[in-house]
Amino acid sequence: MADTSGVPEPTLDEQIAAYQREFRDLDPQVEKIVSALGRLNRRMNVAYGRQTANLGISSADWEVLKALVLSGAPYRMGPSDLAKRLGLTPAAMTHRIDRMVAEGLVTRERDESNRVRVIVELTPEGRGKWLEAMRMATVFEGELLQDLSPEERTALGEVLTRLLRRVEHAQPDAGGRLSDLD
Amino acid sequence: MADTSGVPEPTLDEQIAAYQREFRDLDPQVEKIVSALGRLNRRMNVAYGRQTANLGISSADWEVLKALVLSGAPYRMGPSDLAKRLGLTPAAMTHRIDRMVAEGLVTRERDESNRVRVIVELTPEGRGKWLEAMRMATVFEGELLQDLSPEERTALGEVLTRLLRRVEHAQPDAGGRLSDLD
DNA sequence: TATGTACTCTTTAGCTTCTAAGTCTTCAGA
DNA sequence: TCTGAAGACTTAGAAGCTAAAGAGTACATA
Repeated sequence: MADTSGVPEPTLDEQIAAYQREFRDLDPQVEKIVSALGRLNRRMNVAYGRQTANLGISSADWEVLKALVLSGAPYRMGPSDLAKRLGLTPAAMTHRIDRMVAEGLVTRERDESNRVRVIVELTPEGRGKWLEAMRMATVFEGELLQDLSPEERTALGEVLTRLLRRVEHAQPDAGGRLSDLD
Repeated sequence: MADTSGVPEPTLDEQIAAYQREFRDLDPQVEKIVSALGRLNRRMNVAYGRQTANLGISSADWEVLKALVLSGAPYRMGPSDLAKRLGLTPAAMTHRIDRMVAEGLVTRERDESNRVRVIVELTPEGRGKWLEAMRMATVFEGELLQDLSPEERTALGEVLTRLLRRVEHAQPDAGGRLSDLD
């Protein structure tokens, strides 16, 4: 285990001040938003990781469980669809499914109507783990947002989805400029 | 390279609707905020990763460059401080520095005043890469936020730092409940 | 001065997880 | 029936990590 003590991350404001010293053309307000977003997400992922670890599942497991649950009952997908969905090669997906079968989270069997295909199906235990993880996550999320008024929640949701739309319909090229893809 | 075509991620609203079907106790507004945060961050990280890849540096390199720049001139740190800062073991740090020395991004030399220690120092080339990456990142960030009014930017920055403060001073325990650490 | 101890970094061995490339099986169409 | 395409698995190997052992240096203390 890596030792994290002794050399603390600078606070958000310290970091922005340092950036301004090292890089002239910096809008501190933009940087504050972007850095806070990044940090907030990092902390939240640490929290989620701890919670799923307490359930004995890795974040790799979690991704697969999520994809299967989102596919809806009867919670079945083929390995290659899962691989595409998660951005893995089929080989990596094979290994990941091996592990999850051993852990009892999913089953793997041939599709009898087309024996080239394989069906990965969520077990009741896998679904239970997903439900438990969701339960813990929603408690955490509720407490995280508890100080926000209803108006603030509405406004925050609206602004974030606006930013998300913008980043989903555009990606930066080599020069760092947003360019429409469609 | 993994194939991502053909099995698209559900839209944010589709995903939340699916969550509600599978998990009763879900506040859709909370979930929308949290999911948008996660997606936004993921897309941004993809964008940053593309930009730094265009400069020929990995995200591992980027973390080290950032830590050294933030330490301020003369941009020097010891391997163990870097390791603690980045959450790596000293062994992993040794390997990472090996690579970066080979890439010309940093130098490594003994501290002559205390020959137990080693000094990792940013090269002008390493600093140039950091500056170039920052230039691209700020252009991207500016365009990302360009539709937000000054009031919206202020409000967003304020809300995000509030959430960040909350998550930094509390971490969930096994039950998913936020509990103060200090 | 000598020596034990602590500190810092590196080396070694091994693990995990990924990719690329090749193989096997099955199905569809000429 | 033959052939090609598609899906999943196997194998080989790369990358990056950890833990633990090792080597070199500094320092306190007898």
